Amino acid sequence: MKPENKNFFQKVYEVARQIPEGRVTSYGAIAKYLGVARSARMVGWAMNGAHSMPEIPAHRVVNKIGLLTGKHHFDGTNLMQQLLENEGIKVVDNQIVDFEKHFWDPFKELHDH
DNA sequence: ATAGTGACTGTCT
DNA sequence: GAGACAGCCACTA
Repeated sequence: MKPENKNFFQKVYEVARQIPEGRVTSYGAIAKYLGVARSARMVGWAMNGAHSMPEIPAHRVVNKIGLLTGKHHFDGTNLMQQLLENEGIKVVDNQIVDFEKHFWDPFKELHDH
């Protein structure tokens, strides 16, 4: 494991941790923010490791169209949806309703500089 | 070392 | 507008 990969993980966690309650973002958005726009899959892979970290709301990270593609990685089949609904996000058929409305853009929010 | 797989996305048909 | 294809890169067998 290269040190850079570890740094990559750290960055992903750092961004994911800052997602406000009731907001969601996409793997691609995080990937782009980290400068690896074409490696959105790596973000999802990093999320897999985030399972050990309670501070990381992995359920707030979905694919670009607001589809809960990673719900199978949670304990329960509908745990991810439950968590989102608990934060006021409506989910129908594994898809977030009004996704754009709840979307949290790292560039817009963190864009500091 | 090769090949298959996947928490994705953009482009082409 | 939906489906197919291709990059992407780390992991596993």
